[in-house]
Amino acid sequence: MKTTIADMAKKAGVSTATISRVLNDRAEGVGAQTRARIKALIEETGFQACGVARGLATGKSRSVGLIIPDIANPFFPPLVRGIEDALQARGYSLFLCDSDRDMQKEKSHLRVLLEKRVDGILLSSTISGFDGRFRDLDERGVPYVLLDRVIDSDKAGGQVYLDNRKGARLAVEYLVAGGARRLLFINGPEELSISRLRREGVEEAFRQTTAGYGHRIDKGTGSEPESGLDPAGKPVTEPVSLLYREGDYTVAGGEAVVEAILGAPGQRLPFDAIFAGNDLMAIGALRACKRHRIRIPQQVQIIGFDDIELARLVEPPLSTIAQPTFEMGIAGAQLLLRLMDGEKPRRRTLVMEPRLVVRKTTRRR
Amino acid sequence: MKTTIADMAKKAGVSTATISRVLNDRAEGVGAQTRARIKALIEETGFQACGVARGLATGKSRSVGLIIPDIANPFFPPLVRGIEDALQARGYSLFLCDSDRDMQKEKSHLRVLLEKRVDGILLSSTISGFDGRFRDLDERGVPYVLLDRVIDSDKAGGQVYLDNRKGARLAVEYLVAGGARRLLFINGPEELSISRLRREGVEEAFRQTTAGYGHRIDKGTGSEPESGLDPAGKPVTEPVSLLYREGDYTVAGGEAVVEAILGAPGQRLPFDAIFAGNDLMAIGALRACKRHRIRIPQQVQIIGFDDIELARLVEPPLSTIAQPTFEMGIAGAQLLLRLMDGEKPRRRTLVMEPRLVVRKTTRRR
DNA sequence: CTGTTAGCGCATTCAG
DNA sequence: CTGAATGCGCTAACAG
Repeated sequence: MKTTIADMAKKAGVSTATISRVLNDRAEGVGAQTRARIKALIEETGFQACGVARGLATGKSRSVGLIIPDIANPFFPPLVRGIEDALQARGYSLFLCDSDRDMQKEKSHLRVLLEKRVDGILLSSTISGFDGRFRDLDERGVPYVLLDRVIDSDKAGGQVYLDNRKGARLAVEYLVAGGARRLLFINGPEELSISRLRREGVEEAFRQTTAGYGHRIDKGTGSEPESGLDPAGKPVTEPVSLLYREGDYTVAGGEAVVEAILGAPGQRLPFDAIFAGNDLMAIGALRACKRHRIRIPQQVQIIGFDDIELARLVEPPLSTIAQPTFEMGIAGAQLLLRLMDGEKPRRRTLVMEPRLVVRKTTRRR
Repeated sequence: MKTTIADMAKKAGVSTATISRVLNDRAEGVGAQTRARIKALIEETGFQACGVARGLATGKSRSVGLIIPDIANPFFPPLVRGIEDALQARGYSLFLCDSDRDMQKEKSHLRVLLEKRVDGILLSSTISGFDGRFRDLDERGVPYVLLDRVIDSDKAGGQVYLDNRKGARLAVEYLVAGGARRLLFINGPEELSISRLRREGVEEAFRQTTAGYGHRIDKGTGSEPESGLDPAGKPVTEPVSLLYREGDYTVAGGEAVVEAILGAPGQRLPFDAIFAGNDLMAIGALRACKRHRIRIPQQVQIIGFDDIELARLVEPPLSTIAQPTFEMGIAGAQLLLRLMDGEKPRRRTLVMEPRLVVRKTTRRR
């Protein structure tokens, strides 16, 4: 038999209201000694008030929902951990939902979470298309924060994401500075907004570095990259070339892209540097290169994206664009917490900074 | 304004009871046409009944709690994913809690979950010591399943775990068969029951293989391992030696153990094979070995445990004892589901089979 | 300072 | 087949 607040009241010879007051640490309305006495009683009986009943009465469930594509994707665990830590510090519990980037599943999860009356929602969607999911949240007044996803600012929700464009730019610039002339860019599926953003970053950097090369020629940069000899005899300082491919953000996907290129009949390596949309694909690319006995980074430089734990454990350790994943989790949760507190934060959009992590798959400037 | 079941009743010109009945698909008590009419209304308004109120009325929350040490540990994501999939198929939501193997945090999470009136609990504790946590659950009648943890059978909860002893035995046997004579066993902290079990497995295999060697000599096994020459001139077929160390189940921990050994002044390599209590430590050991220019697997063979995704991505790919992590998640969740359904399953203990995965850090038999 | 009471929104008898 | 009434356990006004 569950023991209720009424049982406790009887046992303590007070009313349920009093029990409730000390249970919730309400300052007003309870004498010091009665409070102490009741606290002791609660302590020794190990009594716990029913959260469901409280939820009904208060309209708050003290829990929030998180929807991510897949917890088994190594990008997410640190993010989730950050979220959980920040939430737990404030006494909130976390519902975890995997959507597999399937919009139906995402909607279904959203529905269940709403039904469970979560106090807020964290959504790492990356799926494009405004299908009213956010409008729905806005209407119902449920606070929400989007992770890694940009959305119209007229919406009430918060958002925290990385400056993806800048990250991509950082990568390409470093690669070119390291001598890369023929770049292979393995992007993720363009349906995802992060992929589009990264592509834009690549193109920006590409135009910029290309343009800058006239200057470099003038200065007569001595050392030329080994693979920089154009069959047509043109100098390597010619405009950088860009080869664009799409993968699916998996190791196998990255591997397949490179394999397809290297497997094709061709006189020489069509690229001397690879920038992959995430570390998983970069690692796949790395594997394919190694299988073809390509020396990394002498013949081909590689840079990934995310800086998952794996990145520094592969051989050679992968240079990459780091996302502060754990911190994004913390920041996202804290933003949601403020929204749930009813605050109207000035900045509901947090842009995190990417950071270039140089390891062994790139050459020094 | 939240719309309630009463609003719907008014709108449909029926009572709340009727709405409730069609909402819950109760067969009895609603005419076919009224049912259809109400269903249509619910559909077009997108009405959702409040789960909290339902929970209070029914005593079921349709959610379960999961407590694991750390979602950022690569062992757990597949497990969690399996759990989530199995649970979601039955309409349950999952609360995720990280305990950091801290018993206080674990208790606190347990408390919160109970307060939230979850219908069941999944606990991956691995912490030893009977401190009444389970007794508490038993008393309150909350179904629970322990993952990776053995417990007295008089308790009501279920349990699913790997045959850790067997896994360890598999590893040692394979190493010895591959020519290993001086084994370094890097175990996890002995406080954890899985560590103790694995140690027992190692010792069993050790005694067994050692005993078996007389036989092998007779058969005159030709090829001797390169590192098998004892300075004292004894044949390599002498009893296998065992060096025991403890790490903390992290890459850095495994690395430190090996580094400490290799860094010490010594005439020769004190081991020709390493069995690590998990893949993370094995990878650390691998790194240390490579740094010392030790050839893998020619000079030193290595086997890890778990078969996390990382294992096949390091260089060389790590041989390891695989746990069917995802399946364990599924199985654990399904067992819990049955318990929650009020069934009394015959077997409340599921023992999963370890599997040797041979990759490139071991020699062929 | 403390008790009484009326909901919170839904499920579930029990009548009709 | 359907509706009215009651209770789930707690909080929050409102009295006293």
